[in-house]
Amino acid sequence: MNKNLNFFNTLSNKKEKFTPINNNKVGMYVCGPTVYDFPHIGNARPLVVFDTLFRLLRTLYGKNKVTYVRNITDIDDKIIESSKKNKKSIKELTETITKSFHQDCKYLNCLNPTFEPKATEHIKGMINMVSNLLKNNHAYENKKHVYFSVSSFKKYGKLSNKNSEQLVAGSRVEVSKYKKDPLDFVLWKPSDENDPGWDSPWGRGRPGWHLECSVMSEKFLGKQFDIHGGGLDLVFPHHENEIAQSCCANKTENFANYWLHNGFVTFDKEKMSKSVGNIVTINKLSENVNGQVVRLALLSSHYKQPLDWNEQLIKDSQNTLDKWYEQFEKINLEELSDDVLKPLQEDLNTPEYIAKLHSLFEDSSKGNKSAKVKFLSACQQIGLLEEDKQSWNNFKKAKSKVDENFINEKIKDRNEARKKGNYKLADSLRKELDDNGVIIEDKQEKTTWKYK
RNA sequence: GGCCACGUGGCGGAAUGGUUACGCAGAGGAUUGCAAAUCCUUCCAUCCCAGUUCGAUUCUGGGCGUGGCCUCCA
Repeated sequence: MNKNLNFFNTLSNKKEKFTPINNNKVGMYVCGPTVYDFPHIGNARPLVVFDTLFRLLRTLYGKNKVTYVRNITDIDDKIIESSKKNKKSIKELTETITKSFHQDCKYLNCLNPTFEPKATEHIKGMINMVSNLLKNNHAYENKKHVYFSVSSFKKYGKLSNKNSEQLVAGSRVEVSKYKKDPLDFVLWKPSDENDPGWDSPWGRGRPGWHLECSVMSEKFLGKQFDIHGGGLDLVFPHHENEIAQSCCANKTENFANYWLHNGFVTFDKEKMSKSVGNIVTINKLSENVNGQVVRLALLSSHYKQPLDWNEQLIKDSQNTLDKWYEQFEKINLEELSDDVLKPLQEDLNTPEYIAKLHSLFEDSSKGNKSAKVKFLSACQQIGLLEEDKQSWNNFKKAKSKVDENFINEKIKDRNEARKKGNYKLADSLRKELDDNGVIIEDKQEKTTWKYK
């Protein structure tokens, strides 16, 4: 198996050959959720995309050679706001959302990351990093706030391809009276008495956003590592600030070598936003749509492209999987050929890979056992058809109003009517079943049925 | 205003300096009491204008259009 991999790197704005720091293992950090509200379909995309990348890296480098870190940010102003608004304690809120998030991950069939650190468990590390930045003259303290001094870091703006003048010209940067420069961002800020806070050399307070990722990536992956992923919207300022903090605190030239960013999900061609009310949460979706369907839908376009979430997409994905599940069998997986894996190795080209799955399905449905093994192994490579056929059907069954006895009765009645030539009655019985989400198929010797 | 991405058939969506995937939908056929499913066959596309080239959808320049970022956001 060749390990050739190419990624589009946001840092260079072009596709590059992937070379890990250590040639037989890989470290990857992906920005996880801030647990202030239920994760939605837009949050699901990076989960599935980077899970697919994680699976690919494990295939190429070996299961134990890939370290995947995905954080949970459980201290942030948004959490404090949400807690106040919903009159829930911080603890209750963050625990509820974290639990829901974990259910979502399972629903989407994402593997557990190697580490899933929480920000609140690394406050000490954050304080150390802030101290380091102060010591290195990359930060300054003012009235219990500590700010990062952007002008002290020459490479600032490299990732997002911005320069300081442009940013200031935008002039929508929040200007705090305690900042020396409008571009500076907060590393530590004081907390009100009733808000979460930790003792620090600068008084009781809490970390600024961005800091947790710098600290936790260092702890689990080192000062420099291979891949950093997240949504496109995190490029600026979040990832830009992470780079600045980490490089300055650690005195390193680089932070992550490859930056991968996924595109947005729109909803019926519209931007998702709370005010429009078109946010689909994953847990809401899970009531009606199988997680496999969501996963396939999310992988149906290239991760960097925008993806529109709509009924048609769900329907198409569902139909495809219905078809594919006809080939389902419990099998021993086999190693995939270079030819099959190639699309994934070219910047995780999942649409091309899925096209290949269609062709493998074709071979499988008219071929022998070995073609089937190949098809199923290829599906499972990207986390599809891992759920068995039974539970695939059970999901649909659970949504149906009618049970098997009812269905079998109707089929029996219908077949009797057919025998007598009473096709009008037979058709109305079929229609009745169809209205209840059951499709009938007359095969040579018997009538089979399935849930829609 | 600055920066970036994108514009492929009816829809979704890849790739490519020469023969343009794949899925859905459509058409025709086999099969069927009729359907469904399946199988076979089949139609349909590279935003516009220049340039480079023997040849561009692909490269370059310009135009038009769409979206994103510059502020919390996956």
